[in-house]
Amino acid sequence: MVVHQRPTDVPEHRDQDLITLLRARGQRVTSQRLVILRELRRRGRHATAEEIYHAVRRDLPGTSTPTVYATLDLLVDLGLARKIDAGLGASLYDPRTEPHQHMVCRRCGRIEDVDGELDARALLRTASGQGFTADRVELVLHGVCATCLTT
Amino acid sequence: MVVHQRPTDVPEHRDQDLITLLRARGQRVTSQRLVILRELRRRGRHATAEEIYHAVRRDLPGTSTPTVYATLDLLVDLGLARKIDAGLGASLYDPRTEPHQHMVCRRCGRIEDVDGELDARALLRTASGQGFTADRVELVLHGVCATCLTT
DNA sequence: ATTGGTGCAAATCCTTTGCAATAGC
DNA sequence: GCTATTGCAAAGGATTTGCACCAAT
Repeated sequence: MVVHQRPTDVPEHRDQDLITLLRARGQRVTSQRLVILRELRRRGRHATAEEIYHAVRRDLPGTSTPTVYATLDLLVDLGLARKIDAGLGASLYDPRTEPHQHMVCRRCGRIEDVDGELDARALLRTASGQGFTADRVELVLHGVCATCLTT
Repeated sequence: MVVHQRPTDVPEHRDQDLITLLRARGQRVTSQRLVILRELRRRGRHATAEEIYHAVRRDLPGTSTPTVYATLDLLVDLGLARKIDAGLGASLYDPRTEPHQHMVCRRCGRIEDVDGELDARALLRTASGQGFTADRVELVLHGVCATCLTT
């Protein structure tokens, strides 16, 4: 059986956005950056820096933790990933940048996506539809305060 | 000038809820627990464990960090405080248990309350009324997932 | 008198830093 | 060749652990 690959199924074709963004900033396109982004996208969901680190070291053995952290933060900065603080020890890096939020199971620690806009009422309804019983909502706004805006 | 104190202005009178809750669980009423709760309430807003630690050590010199952490988590467990992960290094412990959320200034790190229910749209409006320009909303639901519920 | 709580020191976990070596441009 | 990136080792900050002692019940 022949599997027809669409262009985006070929990893190299998916890197264009990263390459373009880096070039636009005068930053370098390195194999670490490409491999880390590919790994994050291959997984398709939030992952810890450590998970990415171990996976990437199979493709690119010498890779270090500082590089993984720096690169993941760079991807966030470029808008290719989101950083999520789910209140567990480690931060999560998510290749899905569309509006969606997260629910954390207190018992098993599993973290699942909840799609939908930021209406918390609707979000709770969706979560419940996925069988998740939420009893706590943590909402944090990030931005710039009045004082800093005028300084 | 004579200042008339209402009963709740006398620290000892505010401890009743903690004492009652501890007794109901068969847990001990210790001076550390009382002093830590009083300090959190005296401040009236979210504080880090470290801030509480330093303040408490003035009243009760020998107090240790493990005790402060354990006690703050106990207060959360008893429903007398909330634990907030604002995505900065340290967790915050908040004596305000009513529904309210937080906004974090990316520049100065200041964390302010945003009162109101969990309708994110209304919350963003309130934040904007307080001069805060929010460009990122982080919402995490905590609870129990479908799998764990049936196990 | 019991044993839950505490203090101390040390460990752990996640993340960042300093600096020399390397690899993109 | 220039200098941004990298790897290594080590530091850093927040929180937790192990264990002997103390103090609330």
